[in-house]
Amino acid sequence: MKEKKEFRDDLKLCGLKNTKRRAAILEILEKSDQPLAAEQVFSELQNKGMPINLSTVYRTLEILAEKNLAIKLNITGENRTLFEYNEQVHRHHLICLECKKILTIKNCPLNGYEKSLAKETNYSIAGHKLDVYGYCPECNQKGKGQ
Amino acid sequence: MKEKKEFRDDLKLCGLKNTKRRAAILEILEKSDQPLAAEQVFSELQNKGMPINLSTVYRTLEILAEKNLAIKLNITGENRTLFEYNEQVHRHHLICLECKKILTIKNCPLNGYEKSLAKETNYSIAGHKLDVYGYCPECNQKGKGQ
DNA sequence: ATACTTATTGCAAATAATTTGCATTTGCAT
DNA sequence: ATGCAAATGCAAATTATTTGCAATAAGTAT
Repeated sequence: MKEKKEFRDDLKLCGLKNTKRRAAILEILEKSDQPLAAEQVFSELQNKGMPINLSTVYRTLEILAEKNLAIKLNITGENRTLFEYNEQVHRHHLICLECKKILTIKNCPLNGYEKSLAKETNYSIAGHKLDVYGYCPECNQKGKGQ
Repeated sequence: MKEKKEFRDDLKLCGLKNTKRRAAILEILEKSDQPLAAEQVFSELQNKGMPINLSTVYRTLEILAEKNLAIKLNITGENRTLFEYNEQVHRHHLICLECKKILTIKNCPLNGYEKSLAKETNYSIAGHKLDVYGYCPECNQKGKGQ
């Protein structure tokens, strides 16, 4: 968990003005264990009693992603764009096909692969995105998985 | 490239009626080297002089994906859902961040990883999705990459 | 071939997600 | 404090996708 002032600094460092809405959105993303859609961020703000417009949320999330403070995510089966806090650490997702819960995987099985792919395809590789799909233990127990 | 009759058979085997629109959509997906959005499939049909309604395209793509004749794709940066023909072979994508071209990668660097992840997380793993992002040789030359 | 049943399609309208223009407000450097 | 650019609110526009229902076409049995 980060301190509030850290969010301010993060914004400043990116050349963004520090506004209460932006800092609040960044904090919501950081505190969430799940990537969130604009609408979800919006209602969390409402719950906290912070008046904000949905367009502002969209615009803010977009700019946070642009500045690399957040990561934009499009997962199969979700028709909305999700955003997560950028921990600045390479990570992947394990998504439950039943309950849609997203688990973060911190170690990456692809070290070295990018280099060999670059050689093979002549592309310059910028990064990759790996999502694994399956059924979480809870949903498995309910007999819906498999 | 598949024969037209093969598309008919594929549909029948899935318990779907063989209609000219469905077979045409399946053929368009199969012929395309890129995953396509509903809108794109729609205009290809128009160009071919086949009258069709956009809702039909959406419905058809959805049902094709459900029957595993097509694969549904949500890639970062594309706000529309894309569909590609299901070659029934495991594959990944290499996406150019500049021109958005999608290259299919047929060998998978993740053999074995799913098993170890299953053990580690207690999930049952159904599959995974790996997208690699980078710049294609052409865009690199234009000096926009890197 | 004809008739029948049901899935498929068209159409128009609804919904959901996201974006935009513009007037107002706020952050921040001076 | 003052001023300017960036950020926000608001309403309206776009874009993507879905849905209800009537018309049509596919597959099956006759």
